[in-house]
Amino acid sequence: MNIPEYNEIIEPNDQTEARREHLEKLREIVGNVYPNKFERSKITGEEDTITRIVVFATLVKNQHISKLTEGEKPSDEQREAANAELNQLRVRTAGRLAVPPRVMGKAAFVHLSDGVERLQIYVRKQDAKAINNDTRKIIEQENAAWELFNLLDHGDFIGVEGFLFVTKTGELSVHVETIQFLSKARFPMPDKMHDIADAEISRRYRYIDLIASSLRNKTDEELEEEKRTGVKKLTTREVFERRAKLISGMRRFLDDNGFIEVETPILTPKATGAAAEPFETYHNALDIKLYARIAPELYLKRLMVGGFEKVYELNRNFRNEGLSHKHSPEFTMLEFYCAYMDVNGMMDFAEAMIKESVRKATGGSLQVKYGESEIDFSKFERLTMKQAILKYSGFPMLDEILFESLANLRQLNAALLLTDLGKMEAGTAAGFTSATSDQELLKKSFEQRAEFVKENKNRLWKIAELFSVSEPDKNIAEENGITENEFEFIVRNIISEENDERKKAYIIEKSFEDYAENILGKIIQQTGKTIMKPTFITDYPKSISPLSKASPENPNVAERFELFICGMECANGFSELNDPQEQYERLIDQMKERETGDEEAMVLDEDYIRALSYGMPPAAGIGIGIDRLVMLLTNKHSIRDVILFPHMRPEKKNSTADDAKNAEEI
RNA sequence: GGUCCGAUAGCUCAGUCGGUAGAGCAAAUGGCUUUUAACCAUUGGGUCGAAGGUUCGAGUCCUUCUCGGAUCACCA
Repeated sequence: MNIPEYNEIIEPNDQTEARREHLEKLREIVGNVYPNKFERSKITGEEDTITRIVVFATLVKNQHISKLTEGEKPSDEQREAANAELNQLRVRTAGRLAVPPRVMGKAAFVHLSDGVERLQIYVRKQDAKAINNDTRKIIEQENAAWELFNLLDHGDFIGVEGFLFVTKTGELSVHVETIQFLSKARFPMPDKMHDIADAEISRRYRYIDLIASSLRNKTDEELEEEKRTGVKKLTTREVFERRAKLISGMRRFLDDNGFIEVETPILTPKATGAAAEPFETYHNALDIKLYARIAPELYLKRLMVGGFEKVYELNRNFRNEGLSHKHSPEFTMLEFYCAYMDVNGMMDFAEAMIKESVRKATGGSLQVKYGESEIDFSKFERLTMKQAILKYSGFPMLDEILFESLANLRQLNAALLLTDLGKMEAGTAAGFTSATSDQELLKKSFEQRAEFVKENKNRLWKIAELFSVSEPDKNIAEENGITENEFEFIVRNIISEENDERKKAYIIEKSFEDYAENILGKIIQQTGKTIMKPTFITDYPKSISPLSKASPENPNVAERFELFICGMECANGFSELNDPQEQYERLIDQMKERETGDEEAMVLDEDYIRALSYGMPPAAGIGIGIDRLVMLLTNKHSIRDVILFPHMRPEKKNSTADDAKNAEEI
């Protein structure tokens, strides 16, 4: 194994060397340069963090110094009055040097930060004493504190004791009497005026990002921008604080409503409860293959069988699939179940919960800026899938095709294949959902297809029939006016082995009805991209909702909803299927789909069927994508910006020509 | 996986037509006892992501690779 030397990790340069030398000199002055503790005072009632002192003392200061305009200094009288009171307040507090020390001959200023607030300290050569970390006593040697102070670097941790005062410019400060060295920053701090610009550094080394975001000053331009737009740009730290507030808000809401928090297995013998590729692992002692869970759903419903009427789990799920700005291989979901409730009750409940926890996260507001748009969490729309497509896709003809009859669905299917042919010839390999994010293009593409279907109704009907058998006949195709080109395209793209197995499976093995429903699912996903305001989409096709109950009104429709916000799918819920016999059959259907190529169809879990057979009350359940909700609340457009340590490809430094060659050969 | 964009000092960035590697901050040294992105003076700091190629000469042009971002496809 190649174990790097310390010097390889910290990479010596003029800056790290200077800091190392400072550390050695500090050791001579204070002894132990990494002391074990520092006790803070409690004038604020609790441990005096910098934030608490700032909040507490600012109130005192403001009693004497009325709000100053920018650049304005307090009068001598105001200052004397404030200091008369503040000087009585002795504090002991600690923090990181938020700026390089500003030394002016025989006195100096520096700001300390506790990661949230910053507090200025004033060190005067003749007043300050240093603490020896070994004896914990004041060092008698003359100017020890001043020497210590001059060995401090931007980013070091120190503890200070002294009294509060207001400077000539009106800033609250600590007049330092004793100073104690606590810890060294051996790396230079990031630019004090800029965030880490390189997204790779900020995500791979989140601690640097957090330091940079908590230590830096805002530039004048940024302050102006915030004033102008009224939107505060969150620091990295604030993003994750908001995330924590959202989660605790949700927890509290559920706890207050009688839910019990549970923990179910993360390593599971079967990866099921959702349609996704799992991560595989292996348990040596048990000698079994295990999968990281893709959803906790089936375990939570076993608990409903066991008698828990309201359960929730704040769970991390793992899906071995592609990464994108809204997909992470591990992501956090809040999943909960409520007995005797149906999908409508669940929508009401989830809406109330989301509103409440959004308020908690934002500090009261239900309106948040997201990019160019504003999300209003005070109004949740509810639309059936059909209504949503009508309203948001803007393709009235599509509606005609989709909803007139099954026959039309077949035609749509065939039409889609043929219009893809056009794309194929134009040089772009594209499938049905190849539509771009460009709404005009998307619309045009749908309209062209719809037009095409209308004009070629009879012919398409025949095409649909023709290709519903496993071995389409070229001659029959020709008789029906299908050109050789078209025939070959469809065979090549739909039937032939080397191409998309799933399409083949849909066409050959499944009924057109199911295929159409799958298309519907895809269309709603596409349509969802254009849905901005919080919207529950209901009435999903049953065939793509294997764990959900059918609607009492329509056996083909599932009592299921998905919540779309700003084009993102944020929640998925339904009336839980509790008939073990039907559940068994639905999962068997899914297994068949797996065999015919759909790798992400659901896996049958026999024990779950057994559990259901003991009886589960009628219930509704929901899974809420926490990461995505946090994205919306923090105006972040990548899921990796709301995950503290997102997964990254390992770094490969100093790759050589050989590496390049090897990579080429692979 | 496809397409496009990016990688230059510790940090943020500039680098024109292919012709000596730059600025601000940070660092070092000196000055300054209430500063506010402190200031003044001086100094040091570079594998220009990696490898190869074209050229008298490459940060700049070409090829390949690495990492990251955006976007599309797949998926929640």
